[in-house]
Amino acid sequence: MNLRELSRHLGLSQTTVSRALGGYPEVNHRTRERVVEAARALGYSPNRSARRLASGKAGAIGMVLPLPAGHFADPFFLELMIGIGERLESEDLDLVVTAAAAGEAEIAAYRRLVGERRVDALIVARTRSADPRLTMLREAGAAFVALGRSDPPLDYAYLDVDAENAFAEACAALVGLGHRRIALINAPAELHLARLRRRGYADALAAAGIAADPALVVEADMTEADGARAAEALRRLADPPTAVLTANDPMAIGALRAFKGAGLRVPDDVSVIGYDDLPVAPLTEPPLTTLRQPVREAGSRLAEMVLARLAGEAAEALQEIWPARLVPRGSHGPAPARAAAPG
Amino acid sequence: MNLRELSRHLGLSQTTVSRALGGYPEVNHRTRERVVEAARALGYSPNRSARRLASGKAGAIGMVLPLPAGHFADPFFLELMIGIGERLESEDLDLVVTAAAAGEAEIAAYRRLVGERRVDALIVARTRSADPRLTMLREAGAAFVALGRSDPPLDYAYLDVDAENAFAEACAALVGLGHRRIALINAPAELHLARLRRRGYADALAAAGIAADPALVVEADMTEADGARAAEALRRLADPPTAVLTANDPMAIGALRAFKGAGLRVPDDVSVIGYDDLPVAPLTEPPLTTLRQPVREAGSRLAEMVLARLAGEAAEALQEIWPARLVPRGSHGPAPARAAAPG
DNA sequence: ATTTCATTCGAAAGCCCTTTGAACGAACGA
DNA sequence: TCGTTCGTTCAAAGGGCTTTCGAATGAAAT
Repeated sequence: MNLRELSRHLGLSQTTVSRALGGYPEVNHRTRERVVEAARALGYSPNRSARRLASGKAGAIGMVLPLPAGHFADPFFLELMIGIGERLESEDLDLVVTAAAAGEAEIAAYRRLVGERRVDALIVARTRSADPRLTMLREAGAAFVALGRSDPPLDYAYLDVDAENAFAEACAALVGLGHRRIALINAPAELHLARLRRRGYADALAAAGIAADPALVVEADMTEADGARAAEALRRLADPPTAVLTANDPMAIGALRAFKGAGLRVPDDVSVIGYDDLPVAPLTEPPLTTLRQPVREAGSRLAEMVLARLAGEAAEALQEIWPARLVPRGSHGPAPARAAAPG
Repeated sequence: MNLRELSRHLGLSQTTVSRALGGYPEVNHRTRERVVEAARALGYSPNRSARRLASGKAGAIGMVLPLPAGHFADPFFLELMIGIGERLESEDLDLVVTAAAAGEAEIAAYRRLVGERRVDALIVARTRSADPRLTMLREAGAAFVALGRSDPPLDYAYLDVDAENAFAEACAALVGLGHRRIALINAPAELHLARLRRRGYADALAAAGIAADPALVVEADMTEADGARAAEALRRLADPPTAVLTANDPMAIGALRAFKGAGLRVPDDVSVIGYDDLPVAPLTEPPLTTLRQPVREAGSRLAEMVLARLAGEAAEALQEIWPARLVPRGSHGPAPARAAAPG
């Protein structure tokens, strides 16, 4: 059943039927009812491909998933996608997902998506400070919305979480508990969120009059295994930290394991604070103190921002920063009374 | 730059250009080179929508994500999607993802996907014993491939993991360690995998001559929280289990917490075995013994099966069952010497 | 009675590609 | 030499929808 058949069946033109179904105003109330009813009865639904071609719109939003190194990717992305998908669904837009490893393949994937007009706009997650995806999309004149800012800041639409402030707060909380040697297991430097996390951390230390120790800031992939490695390295320092902030929960969980495996007690000997509030966070030993951002909601909002962009709204008017909040659980506590640390 | 412009530029017909780019044989070697070169130089790439309409193919595969109850969905789906996406990418097919809550909305989502011809085929994950999605898709004459079987078995293409055998093995291993009261925290009964898990469990008990105790089989949502609740209920039994199998890792992690929170030692007092081998599994306390299935690979294979179906292969020829293997870690061990439990 | 205008509908022109059927010269075999 | 085949190319017919432009209608305004 296609439009022609349906319109013939109704004794109307395709124009009218199309308009009646499309909700256009210039069609008589009763005619519309007849059309809608007939469409329902005959099981007509417009062919997506034809509609896309005629309207010149892809009717889809794209997203490129990063291929994770190990097995099992970061659940963060799934949560984000669900938020996005939920919102797009109600707008009758498709969410097109592609998987590609960072680098060449990734750029190629984006290029194909926009070049072949497979999507109307893109959502870019986990921005990098100098993000080749963003510059490429901008050069290609493609509409996009990002989760995360970049540096230097471009005038694109973005939603970001104020990780800077969140980390500053977490760090200040640790300072308030007497910690002086606080480490940061950060994400890879190319990610912009790493820069923000570090800045928040550094600011809080500076505000407390604590000299920054470069040895206490290490980078690692955002996985359990790498978090554990980084924590192990910190533990082996001549003057090890009494508290550790990590860029996400998987890393924190890895750190927890590394510390406990080395015989340290958490939080008595060392405090750990993560970021994400994954479902496992309350279930670790001890339950993980972490920072929580509303990922699903962010996904929905990103989808909305895409819609706004496609409706012509200016990118500058679509820039938001959301707060993250500290979820205190059992993995952080007062600084241990140190035997050493003279001066 | 579209096909007409490109062909005019080359002084060739659209037919020839289209064929040259499409890799058809009936075009002169040198002509093809000219065309390919010009397309590259002028940045031509065919319009997806037009191609779809002309070819009558959507060039996309669909998938409907279940909306999780709590925050953060099961990472299993992301891993699956990545496997699927990776394979489709190389075939130049889109993966269209929609999120919908189980029930009406879900069926509506599937219906829209096939009705509007948005996708050529669908991948259905986590089949249920009587699965309304499967019957609907079959009635609609839509091509689909499922991860998981159903009951009664339809002649659709599927890939399933032999959870039955895996659970039987895990259960037998526990019996071998002296356990007699082995519990199963199962997935909701409507999921077919729950049926398989239970069957494997029951078979192993029967083989060992152990009478099945209905009180030892409980159902729960596949989340940490519900796993914990179920474990707590089992622990309170007059004659509690000495070992627990769970339908997935999140539940196992919940069970771990519940047992430890009640002062039980794992595995000394009670053994726990999960299913999935999530990245956190090696990092729990103690490290979780679990069953592992290759999810990413399953995704890729599912994508391949879709391709085969679209190429005309019979569904009956596309039915596979993959093994899962036990990953022994520290959460299971010999049965405790029991004080009670009289003859 | 004439003009104006809002309402409602339709014919037809795309949108950009794929694919069918046919044409054309060159090479071939008889 | 003539028909045949092959290799190469093209014109044209869609595919199913949206949208522009115009026309018909009847009511309201003059």
